[in-house]
Amino acid sequence: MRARGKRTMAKLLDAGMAVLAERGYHATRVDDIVRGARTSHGTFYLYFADKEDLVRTLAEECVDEINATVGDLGVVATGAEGREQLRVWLQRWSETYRRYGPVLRAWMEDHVPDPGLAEIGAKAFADITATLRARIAEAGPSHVDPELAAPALLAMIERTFYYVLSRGIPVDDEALIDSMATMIHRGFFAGDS
Amino acid sequence: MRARGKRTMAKLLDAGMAVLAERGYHATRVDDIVRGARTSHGTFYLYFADKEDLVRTLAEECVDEINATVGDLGVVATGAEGREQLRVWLQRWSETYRRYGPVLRAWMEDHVPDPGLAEIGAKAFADITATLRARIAEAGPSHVDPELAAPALLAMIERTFYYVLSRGIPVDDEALIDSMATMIHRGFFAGDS
Amino acid sequence: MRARGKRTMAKLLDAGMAVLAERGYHATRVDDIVRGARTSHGTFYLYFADKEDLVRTLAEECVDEINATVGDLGVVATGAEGREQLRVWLQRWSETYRRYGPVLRAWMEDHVPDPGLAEIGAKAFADITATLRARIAEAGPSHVDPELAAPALLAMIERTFYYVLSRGIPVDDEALIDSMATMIHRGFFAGDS
Amino acid sequence: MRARGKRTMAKLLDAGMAVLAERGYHATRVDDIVRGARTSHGTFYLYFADKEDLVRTLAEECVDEINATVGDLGVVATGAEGREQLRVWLQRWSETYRRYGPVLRAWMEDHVPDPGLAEIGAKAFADITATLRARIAEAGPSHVDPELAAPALLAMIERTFYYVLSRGIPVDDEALIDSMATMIHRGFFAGDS
DNA sequence: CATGAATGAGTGTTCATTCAT
DNA sequence: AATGAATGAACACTCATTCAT
Repeated sequence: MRARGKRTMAKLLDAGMAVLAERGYHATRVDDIVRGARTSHGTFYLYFADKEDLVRTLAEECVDEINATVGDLGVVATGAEGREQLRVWLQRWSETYRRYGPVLRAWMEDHVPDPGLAEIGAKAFADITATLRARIAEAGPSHVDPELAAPALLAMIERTFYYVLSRGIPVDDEALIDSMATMIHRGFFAGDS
Repeated sequence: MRARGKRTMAKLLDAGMAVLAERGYHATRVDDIVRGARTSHGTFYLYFADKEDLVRTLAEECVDEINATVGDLGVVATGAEGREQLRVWLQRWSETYRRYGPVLRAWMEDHVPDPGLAEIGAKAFADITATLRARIAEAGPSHVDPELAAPALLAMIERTFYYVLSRGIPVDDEALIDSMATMIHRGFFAGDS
Repeated sequence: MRARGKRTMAKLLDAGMAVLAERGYHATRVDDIVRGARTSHGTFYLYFADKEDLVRTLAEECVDEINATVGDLGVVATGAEGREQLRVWLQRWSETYRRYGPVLRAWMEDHVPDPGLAEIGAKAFADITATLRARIAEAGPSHVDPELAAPALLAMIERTFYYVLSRGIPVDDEALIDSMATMIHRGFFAGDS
Repeated sequence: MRARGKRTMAKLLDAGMAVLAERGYHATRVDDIVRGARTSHGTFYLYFADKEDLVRTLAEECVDEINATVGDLGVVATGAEGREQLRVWLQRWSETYRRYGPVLRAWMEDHVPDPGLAEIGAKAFADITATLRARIAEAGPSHVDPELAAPALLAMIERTFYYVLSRGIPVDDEALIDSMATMIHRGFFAGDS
């Protein structure tokens, strides 16, 4: 694949992302993607085996980004510094989510038509919760099971950003992240008080 | 509509629910529903204007149930009794979710094809968060904005049940609800500690 | 068939006529008819073999009426009295058409789905043109072939009323009939001038 | 759209016309059209938004043709030359009708399902009668209202050709046009005799 | 005599994918 | 490397007709 080919593929991926964001996974049409990328159907299938192949490619990119983001969270202090750590970390989440939210949601669904995509999702979910589990185990209150708290934490973070963005809740980003840091710190990390 | 008609309509609603649960909203086919209800296409359209009409009907039933469930949460105490209150309340959530989860998710999505359904969803979201907002405002920590905490709380509850059920996380129900009660109480209701 | 049955059948025929007039032949649904007659589908098929059976019944009624109307036209005088004769005759046409227009049009079409109906139409057409042919042969200009003039005359009468009624041309009935009488008399009956 | 596309579209239009002629507007199936054009359903919808879009396209073509034909009629002389003018003019009508009759009839109906098509029809009707009105006003008998005579003339011409073609009346074309020229001239244009 | 309910073949339309150039 | 064109399986929905009560 030469330079031109690379450019075309990138255009398709970008367009795919845009359509995914605007229309959602199930309403994404190959037609919209190629129109957005100013190419043809023929070209699309030159670079991707099928529609889900493109989404899969996007998903892999997304998984790397998310893993990096999640991995960023070091051991969380039980005191006030812990809250501050979470604030910084959520800041990064927010940026990642803003970019990859649509892709993320594509495989956070349970009824994903493509098994390949489902698998990526399952693996990502496992990886993310494993990291969170470890962090919670280190610092969480003793009567909370990290096994259960990890998915709950992921649930809260992912969906809150989702609601706020998609429902158009008028909110100051700073304030949102600040509040979330507090809630998360108290709920999951503050140790036994 | 006579007794037989009522029965047929109920069969269709039941089958619709089952298919929704198994395949998800976007993969739900009228064909599957009528097969499940052991009727014909013609009969389906005798009782519902279109596919979304059935989902809408289900959604309305679901909204009533959810509203009742959410309304059940009284003022949450800041102490240990508060945690117990939440446990009982989550118990009820769990039951409601087990029954109506698939419908709930159909309009918790942002890209809902049917405007009527989207509206039901938006209203339900507004109602639920309004109630939660009030409860948090009464008892939550002073440095958490109820405006933001309410959707975050809903996010956490809904998605956690969702993950646990759909991802097949092997978990004891009791333990899950217990852990969640703790996390929620500490994160959203324990007052300033 | 007892009195009640007769009444039901009449209600169905009336409703059928009304729907035919409002929606046209191809858009007439059994459902509309039974709703109009305040009966059920089951009852409909108690009195008519199928939808076309009803239209056929209506058509036969219509044919009788038309034949009577056409037969009313005696030998047309070549002079002014002829014009007056036509005026009176067209008056009757107008009344018949106002009542039976929709049915008439149902079998004046070439693509009639029901062979039975088509046959009634063909026979009616033949009967009507035969009568007109005779009248034109008696009084028409020598260089006009009655064989051709007869359908042309029918065409003009039927369609003019149709246009005027359906296109909503704002027109005084008296004036319309007067004008038509003149045109027809001059075109088809005035003899060689 | 390239050459091949143009060819395919033309094939579809031709096939559409053929089916329209054979089956009539209401019985025209997309299936018949694509079979006639030796293409697929998918291809049909590549070129036309829906079934009515094709008929609409045909109708526009037809309207142009008809308007040109009608516009061909110059001021009609009151004497014998007028009859000759009409003969030549009807000759052209006959050719146009033979080609576009089926389309013409599709919007000469009152109950046209597609509003777009109905509008084209209404406009065409208005245009045609306007032209005829002018011609009749110039040369017609003083006691005939051109406002009413114009639709009557159109009615007679259109329907006569229709009857003769569709009823399979065995007739020599020359003779038909000759007779019609006489009847029309005498009925609508001969001035006060 | 009447009816509410059920049926299923038929029809229009969409869209992922393939192909010839 | 690119593309316009073609395809057909899949799906939602309609409506004349039949049937059990």
